[in-house]
Amino acid sequence: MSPEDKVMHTKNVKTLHAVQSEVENTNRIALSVDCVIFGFDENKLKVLLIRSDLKKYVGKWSLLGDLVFPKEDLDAAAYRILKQRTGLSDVYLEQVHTFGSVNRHPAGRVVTVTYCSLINVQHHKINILDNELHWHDIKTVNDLAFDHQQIFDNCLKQLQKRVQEHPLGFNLLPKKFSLRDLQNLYEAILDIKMDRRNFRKKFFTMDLLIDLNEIEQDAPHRPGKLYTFNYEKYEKKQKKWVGIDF
Amino acid sequence: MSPEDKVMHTKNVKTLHAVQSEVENTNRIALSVDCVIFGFDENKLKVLLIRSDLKKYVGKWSLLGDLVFPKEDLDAAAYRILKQRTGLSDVYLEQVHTFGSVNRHPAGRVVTVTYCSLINVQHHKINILDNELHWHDIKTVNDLAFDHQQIFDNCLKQLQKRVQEHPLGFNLLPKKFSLRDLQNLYEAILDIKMDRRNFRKKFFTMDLLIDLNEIEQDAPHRPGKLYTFNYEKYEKKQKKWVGIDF
DNA sequence: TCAATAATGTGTGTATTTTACACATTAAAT
DNA sequence: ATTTAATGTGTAAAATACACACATTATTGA
Repeated sequence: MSPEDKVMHTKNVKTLHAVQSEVENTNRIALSVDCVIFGFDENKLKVLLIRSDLKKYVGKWSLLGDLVFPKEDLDAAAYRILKQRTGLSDVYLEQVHTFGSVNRHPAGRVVTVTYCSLINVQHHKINILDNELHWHDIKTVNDLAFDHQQIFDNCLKQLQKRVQEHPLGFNLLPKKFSLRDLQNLYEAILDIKMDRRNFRKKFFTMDLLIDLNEIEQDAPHRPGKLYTFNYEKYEKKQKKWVGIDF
Repeated sequence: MSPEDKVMHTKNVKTLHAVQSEVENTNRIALSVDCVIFGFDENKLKVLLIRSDLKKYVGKWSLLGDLVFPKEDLDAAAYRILKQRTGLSDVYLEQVHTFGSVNRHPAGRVVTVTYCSLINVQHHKINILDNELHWHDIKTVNDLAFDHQQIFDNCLKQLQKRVQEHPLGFNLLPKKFSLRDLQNLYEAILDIKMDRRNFRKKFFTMDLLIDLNEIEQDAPHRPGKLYTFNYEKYEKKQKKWVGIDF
């Protein structure tokens, strides 16, 4: 990749150069944040990827990452990067794991803190021209740049676990959704098939969905009723103690 | 605290000086590891604490921490620190969370990666003279130095969650233990009382305990049977899918 | 030696949750 | 109007969680 080529990828060139000047010929440790941003569209779970700038990883996809500023809180850095890359604020964002192998970054020692985020693809249009930023079906994610495959796998696993214990999934759906939408989401995230009737019963007995007395529009067949998630009620509810199980 | 006093606490003085030379008058980010090392003794959950060296936190307790070397893997740093402080290797050690508030360390910008470890107090005697290193009952842990109270609370919460999903607890017990020992451990970690009979039934139906056909010695009353954990069988067992529950 | 004591060890019934599965209802398409 | 492909509702069996009672065993001390 020539220097001229690099200039076209403004954001990442800055990042890359910053890394190199930070790290090369020093014994210091640089700190970065990588964001694994999940979305849901066409009944498929997707993740935001961009082209890697580094020669070593030319042609490979990579996660959205950037260096943490010296006087910037870690969480703030994650939100800044998410905002810079997607224009989004006010979304669920959670730290997942920190990766610090000595040789994980070819430019030198860069320890990276991983954050995971779930956003609504419909509500937030992404500029797909920038560094070929795009929604990538998680089923076809493989051979990412750096150790990003490992980071991605780790985040997906964490998402699969957390989505069962917390109402994260609703961040991926429109405000009004049908039970079919909800089930499609869970089936996509967990990569399993569920019984429609038991799934429905499960969520009804949880008693956290508000029946909007509306129905889907433009459904090819019988439309389903629309619901919204009762965050207020959920917040009040102290989560019960689970049991020993392994 | 006078400089003379500091010299007595060899390990931590080095750490502190390292932090200050790393951080002061620069815009760089230093990286450290803090270890929350849990033990179990006298039917109480304990954690290893030392005296803080910093004037700002004089008299307060703090966790075991040290800077990560520039060419040292993050996990390796955690194991090194655990080894340095306790002489231990070959124990359960897990990354928990990374804390990176700008002002969390008075000497400058230090981002710290937290690791959690569970060790057997009986099997591994700790040198309690060093920096007043000691086992501290978790019930009386409060007002730690730095943001270590937050770190500790976070680790304890994580431990309470993970101990229910994985057989971590056995690392805190001797190889041979009675069901009463096991229940005492869970009650201490989770800070709850459990029904003795249902607890027993639970672990028997899990079918992961090996009956040693031995009994406790020197029990004040009727001695219980001794068991050991069947790690081999546990490893083979693929953990089942839990359900949506929040 | 023998009762009192304080644990361990075992069982049973009930309530709750999970799982499997069947049928009626509705709207769109032809 | 009939077909089609969804949604919406119910029910029974199985598995699990929960509350609780009683017999057994070793120690202690009168």
